[in-house]
Amino acid sequence: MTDLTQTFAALSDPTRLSMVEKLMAEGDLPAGELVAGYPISAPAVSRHLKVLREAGLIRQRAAGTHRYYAVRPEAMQTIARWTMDHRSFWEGSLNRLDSLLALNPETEDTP
Amino acid sequence: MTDLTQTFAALSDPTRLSMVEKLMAEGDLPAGELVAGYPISAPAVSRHLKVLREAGLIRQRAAGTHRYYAVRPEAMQTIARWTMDHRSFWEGSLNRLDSLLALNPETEDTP
DNA sequence: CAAATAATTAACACTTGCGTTAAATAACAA
DNA sequence: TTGTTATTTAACGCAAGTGTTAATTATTTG
Repeated sequence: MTDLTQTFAALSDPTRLSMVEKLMAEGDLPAGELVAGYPISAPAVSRHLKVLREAGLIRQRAAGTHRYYAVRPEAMQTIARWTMDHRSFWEGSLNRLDSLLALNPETEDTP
Repeated sequence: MTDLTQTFAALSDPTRLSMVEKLMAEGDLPAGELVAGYPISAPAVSRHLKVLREAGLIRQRAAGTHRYYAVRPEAMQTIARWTMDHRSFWEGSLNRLDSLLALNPETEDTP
């Protein structure tokens, strides 16, 4: 398993992908806060967090009995870099999405 | 399983990730050519291709007895879009990688 | 110290994923 | 038609992933 496949594997579970997005949107959160947000048990959440951590996607910070988790920007950059490494393949293939992505990510696709 | 998690799942296997990269680098290839490139059986390759196709990452074109496979640019754009959708989180966090990614993907990271 | 809270690890069941070999399909060539 | 090549599907075994409940570890509080 390469670094990148491990990253993709970590994001291939809907719960984990959602957790990563939530952590990116809301910043650091303790495990308990994540447990409250998903219809699965605390141990299940704990193991999802372990998978994400071992894949390098999140880091852990201890504060008392709490464990705060945060997404590691480097992991996201690794994915971004991979897509950009192959940009010459997919750019310009469909529409002007490539320029939107590179220059103006918050703009909606113009129909 | 959302579209995106299915995409990530398809790329979470080293053989499949390699196949996608090979197809992007070399263009369309028949199944047999891919079989020759990996130390696994033809049926195993065939099923990897099926996983990639069902995830929307590749498409199939028939020509005689051959089945040519090619990466679908839209799938790569989907991943690129996701990373860019969260770009505000990871950009500027480590170094100038973000600008490299956006503007000059073939430049090496300057040490 | 004892109890409560936060989180993880252990043990177990069930499903999914990935490999194999053998058989089936489809197109081409003799 | 018969055989050959390209590819997929079928059937099976085994490893890995994901959920649960119960138990464990660590920290704070009375």
